[in-house]
Amino acid sequence: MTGQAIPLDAETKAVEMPEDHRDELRLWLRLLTCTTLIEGEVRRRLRDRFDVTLPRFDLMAQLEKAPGGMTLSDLSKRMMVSNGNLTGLVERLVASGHLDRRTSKADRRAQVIRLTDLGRAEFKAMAAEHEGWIADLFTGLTRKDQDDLMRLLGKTKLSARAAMGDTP
Amino acid sequence: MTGQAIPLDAETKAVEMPEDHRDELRLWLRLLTCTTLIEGEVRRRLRDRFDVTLPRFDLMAQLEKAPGGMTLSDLSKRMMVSNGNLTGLVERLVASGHLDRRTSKADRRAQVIRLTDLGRAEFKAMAAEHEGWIADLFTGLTRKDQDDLMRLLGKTKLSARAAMGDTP
DNA sequence: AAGCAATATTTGAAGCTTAAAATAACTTCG
DNA sequence: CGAAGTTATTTTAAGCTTCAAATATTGCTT
Repeated sequence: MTGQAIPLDAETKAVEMPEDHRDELRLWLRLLTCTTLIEGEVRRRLRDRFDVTLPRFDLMAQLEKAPGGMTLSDLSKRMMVSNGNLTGLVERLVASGHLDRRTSKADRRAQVIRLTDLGRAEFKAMAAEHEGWIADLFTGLTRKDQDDLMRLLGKTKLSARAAMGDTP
Repeated sequence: MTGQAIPLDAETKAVEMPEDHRDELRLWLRLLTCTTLIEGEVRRRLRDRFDVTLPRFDLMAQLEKAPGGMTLSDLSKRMMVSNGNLTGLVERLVASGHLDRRTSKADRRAQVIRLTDLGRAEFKAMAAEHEGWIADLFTGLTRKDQDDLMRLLGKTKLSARAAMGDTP
């Protein structure tokens, strides 16, 4: 029922037949659908409720966890987006008064980014509601479901990283 | 250990304390990280190996499953992207000879999009490799892990749709 | 200390993405 | 039939995103 190969001819055909990976593909597509679905809803609510984009919210979320500020490179790694992307994102949030950018004293190449008081205040208000939205969206899962899913996603992350050659 | 509420004072504090939803938030962030990680790797490989973007690949994948073609609205719903987005995406793939676009005879508002022979041939070559990449990325999961994950993601999808008011 | 490799960031070009407004064609209901 | 509402698509403006090339600064090696 779940793509179990019928053992007919297994020995004669096994070598020449390309392996069937449709199950993994379906799993990946479902993972992607799930994420896209939730992400879209969060994006919509952030805009309707606070007139803010998801990337800006994510950026502020990172900074809120780092009171001492972060460099663009730090942010880039954490958020898994390109450096060039962050340059523009930070630029707009500095312009709107949510972020503060200054050159690091220790390393004049680096820019240290911090939340301003305004940025922190607005983020906290948004984050509180946001947390509620997420809880709502996952209401259909039992506590055990959530734990299982958490564990399996952790395993998936490790698997993916291993397959992409993570060690360097 | 996993955010189990300590039952101290549960009865007196339960009402006035705002609920704690950090576990759901962590689950969501992990889901997002997982997807972003894999998506980025797939995007990179598609570009390095075939010089194609992920959105183009996704679009062709939808069309490959619909030999009779699909309208922009169909595609828009399936791919969960805006109509305007598809207009441009299709435009570029028509220009490169991968897609064919024609006005529907039944409904002159609708555009029917199909893969050309070139498009189908190129997609098949890409899809074969792509399937292998996905399988690699999920190698660290046992068959049972995969089944469990599939089931839990299905449940998550339903939960999310329910929370966003799916019925209309 | 001079040169060279590595690191941090910015810039530029192209493409992706969305929301909202505009256009066009169909359907319905009186 | 014809007005009014609905559906399919395109257009527009703004922002996001990436990669690759350019710039600036640091650290290392001789």
